[in-house]
Amino acid sequence: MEVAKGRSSGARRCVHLAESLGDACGKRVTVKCKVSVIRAISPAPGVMATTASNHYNILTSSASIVHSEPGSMQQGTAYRDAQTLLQTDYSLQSNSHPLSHAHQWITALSHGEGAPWSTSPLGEQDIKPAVQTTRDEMHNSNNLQHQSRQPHLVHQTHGNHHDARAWRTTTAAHIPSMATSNGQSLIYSQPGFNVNGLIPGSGQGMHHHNMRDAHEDHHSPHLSDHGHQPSQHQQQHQHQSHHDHSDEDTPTSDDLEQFAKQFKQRRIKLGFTQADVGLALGTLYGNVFSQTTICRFEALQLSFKNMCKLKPLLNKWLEEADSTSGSPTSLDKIAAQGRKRKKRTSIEVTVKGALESHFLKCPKPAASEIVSLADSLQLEKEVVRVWFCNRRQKEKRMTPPGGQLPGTEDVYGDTPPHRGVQTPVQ
DNA sequence: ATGCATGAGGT
DNA sequence: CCTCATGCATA
Repeated sequence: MEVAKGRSSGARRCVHLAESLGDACGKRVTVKCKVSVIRAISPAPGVMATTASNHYNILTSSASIVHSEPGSMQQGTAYRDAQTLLQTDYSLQSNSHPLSHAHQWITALSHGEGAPWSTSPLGEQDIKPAVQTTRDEMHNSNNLQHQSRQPHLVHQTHGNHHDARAWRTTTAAHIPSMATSNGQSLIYSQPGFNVNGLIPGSGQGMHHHNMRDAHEDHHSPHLSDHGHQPSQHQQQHQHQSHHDHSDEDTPTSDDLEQFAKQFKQRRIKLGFTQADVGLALGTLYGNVFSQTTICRFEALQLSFKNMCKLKPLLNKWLEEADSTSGSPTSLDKIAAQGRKRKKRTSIEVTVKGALESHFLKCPKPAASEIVSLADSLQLEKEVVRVWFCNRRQKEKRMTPPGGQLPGTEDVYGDTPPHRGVQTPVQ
């Protein structure tokens, strides 16, 4: 295990936040915070770092042994059906989740060029059951649908002084022993980071035009059917400390954070690995998840919406798990299916640095731009494209990768190998 | 724990 | 081509 402590790459976030408004990319605004992006760019040496650039047919060692499907078969069909059930299931549990675009924890700056948050250009998305149900009867009861933005917490268009509670600061505050056992995520309650906490509809309601100051446009694209949601209790973290992580009620970011920690603790105590849990979810509820997902859940590295969706499932597992504590949960192994997957390209650090710097300038480069970039870096276009996609996704996760504000911190010389989270698990 | 990848839905 | 949810493979 490595040690990872503070995250320290917050600066770049700001930079890109600053540009978000004009993120049309097409007409690049060149403006980049006051933070000089010095030394971010490392002239790409032009080395083809990819391990195996373009052979999609390379079967990875482990995967191939089982059985490799030449076609497009992707998952064991067995659990598909079950998944459907699951979907239904969780729908009932977590209905109504208010802030969906809430994963805007990033919004940090409260000053600077006046571009507060990074209203990510994208906006909408429904809760699409991630399952590729073979059967299409998953009544998409988008329960976790979008926020219907609360009238009260929308403002913050300017002088926000309520920043006192960055979305995890609070929690961290009252947790005495968080440093040792698993005090991973909460450590970065950097002062002045993330001012607005998680304002649900904050910068995120806009899909087309993203002006951070605009107080959200009002209109839920297609699922504004919050008619069954009488009064949204203030799930907006005030100082109410009645967090009931019991799976009902819309979770708040605090709830999620706490649940995640608690979950992890219990899980470890019960002696399960993240992989076990993922598998158990499959056998128990029909929806299998990988170790990766469980891990990300615990580390809050999923989007807010995603967290909300998984929480009830994990919560149930938890209950089941410790009620059954002692007897070996029947953890069937679902044969891993083989699927041709492109060998993971490993991008060299220098190249990565170049990509990063480009990302700062334009997080969403046009196709043509990608091509030329790919060309100069000697990477496949697809690789570059995917890199940007992933990078953007990363910006949206709950766990804020950085903490400080621009101006005084390192301007991201090159992000250290650690992100700030690390846990002694397993 | 994470980096790169895949695919379903949307535009 | 994008966003998002996910996960194989890997560091």
